[in-house]
Amino acid sequence: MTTRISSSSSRGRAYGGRSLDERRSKRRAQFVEAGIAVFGRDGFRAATVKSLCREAGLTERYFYESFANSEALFAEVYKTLVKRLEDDVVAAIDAAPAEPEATARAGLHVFFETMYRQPGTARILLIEIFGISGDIDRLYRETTQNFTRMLQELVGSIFALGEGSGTDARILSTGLVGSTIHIAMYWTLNRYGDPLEVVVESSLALYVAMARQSRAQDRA
Amino acid sequence: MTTRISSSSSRGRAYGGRSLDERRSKRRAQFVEAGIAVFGRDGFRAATVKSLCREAGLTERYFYESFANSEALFAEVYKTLVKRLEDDVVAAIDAAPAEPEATARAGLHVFFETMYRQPGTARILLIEIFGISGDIDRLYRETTQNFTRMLQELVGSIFALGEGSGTDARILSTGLVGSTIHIAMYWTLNRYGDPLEVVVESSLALYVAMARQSRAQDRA
DNA sequence: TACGTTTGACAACGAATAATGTCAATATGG
DNA sequence: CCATATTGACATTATTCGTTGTCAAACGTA
Repeated sequence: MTTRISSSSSRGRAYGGRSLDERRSKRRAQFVEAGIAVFGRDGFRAATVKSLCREAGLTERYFYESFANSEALFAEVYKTLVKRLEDDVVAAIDAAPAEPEATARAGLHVFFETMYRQPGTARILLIEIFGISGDIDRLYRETTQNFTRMLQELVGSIFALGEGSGTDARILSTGLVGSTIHIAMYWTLNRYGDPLEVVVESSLALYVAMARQSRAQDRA
Repeated sequence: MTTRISSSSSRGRAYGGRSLDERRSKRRAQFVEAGIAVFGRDGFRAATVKSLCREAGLTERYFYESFANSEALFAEVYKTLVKRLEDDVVAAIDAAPAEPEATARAGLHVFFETMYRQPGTARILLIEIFGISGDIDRLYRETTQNFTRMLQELVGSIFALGEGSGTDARILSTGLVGSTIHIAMYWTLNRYGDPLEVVVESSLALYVAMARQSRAQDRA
């Protein structure tokens, strides 16, 4: 232990024109981008701290400066990608005609387009997320719940899901979100062997069918 | 190398009243059961060869007698559980009234009941399966495809999915299967916080809605 | 009974990797 | 210019685990 405590002084001083906090958060961001690249390419299992550092162009010391372990970085990567996707989907929805089917189509289009254009993102969001740890499982569950809630609010009229015949609205929504996720997963694992538009329309058809079913029940 | 080749002789002789093949396949089966227990309890990542041997009551030598590595055992475990589930589902369907909705309900009931009564099985089939390796990903994709095909045949009339509006029947089926899988996953991760019957009915509602939608399209 | 087979307990070797530590080179502010 | 904060390359330590090998005891068969 040679560290000395200098009460006033130059600890945490500027470097390269940036404050300590700025440098730290820049390095942290570098690791998040490296994580997106490495986890998306090699998967979580095959990723090592060294490979993440190599990709980030930084050394282990700085990795542990920002993250307790690679699982913590993965959680951050996941949250970052979800946030970006969410922003894109919301933007597309806002730009679409204010009509339920068009809204849903616009959101689904951006979702599937992202999965297609960024296979690494697809791999992280759809596949790698599972089975890492209990904490990560919880993160997935919470994220999916948020997405389900968001869909319910945004395309509210489609989701006027009747409570008839012993069903539960939240479970129905979960099923619809699940159908979309699963179609995307299947599409990804099949190396995008179907045209984007067909995938979007097929996924959308499930929402539309459920909406009609609900309206039919309301009438009865 | 002290192994000598005795051409006629007692190599591969009986032991404990069982032939070599019988003993081998019994040991193999022990490892599969151990894998179900360990992978279901600890997950694939946390499972070691030693822990699998301890659970099986056998030593490493016999592990490598039957499997190249723990991934190979996992594949076998997965196939075994899928087969059992498939048999149970088919049996329930055969016993149900020969009417599409009742058939689908019976199948879904057995599916969700299995997930509820065997959380380890649920964990392996719904969560651990992802992100282990490219080979395992392929196994999942093929299994899901088979299940989709089976559902299409068994409840054929429900799946009279119209090809209208730019959709694809296989993708629609994938979406329906995905909704069920995802509801089960959600239910499992939420520690089975909803009543079984509500889960079954909600999952079923999506199939029913899609069927009505298809019939409506046929009429048009 | 005598021989080789089979079994199980456990040692041992090597590889990989997480996490921490060392040290010299460099940059900064006074 | 000097003291010190900062950085980066690399070493080190400790642990874990996969895989193969050793050996004695138990067993079956001729």
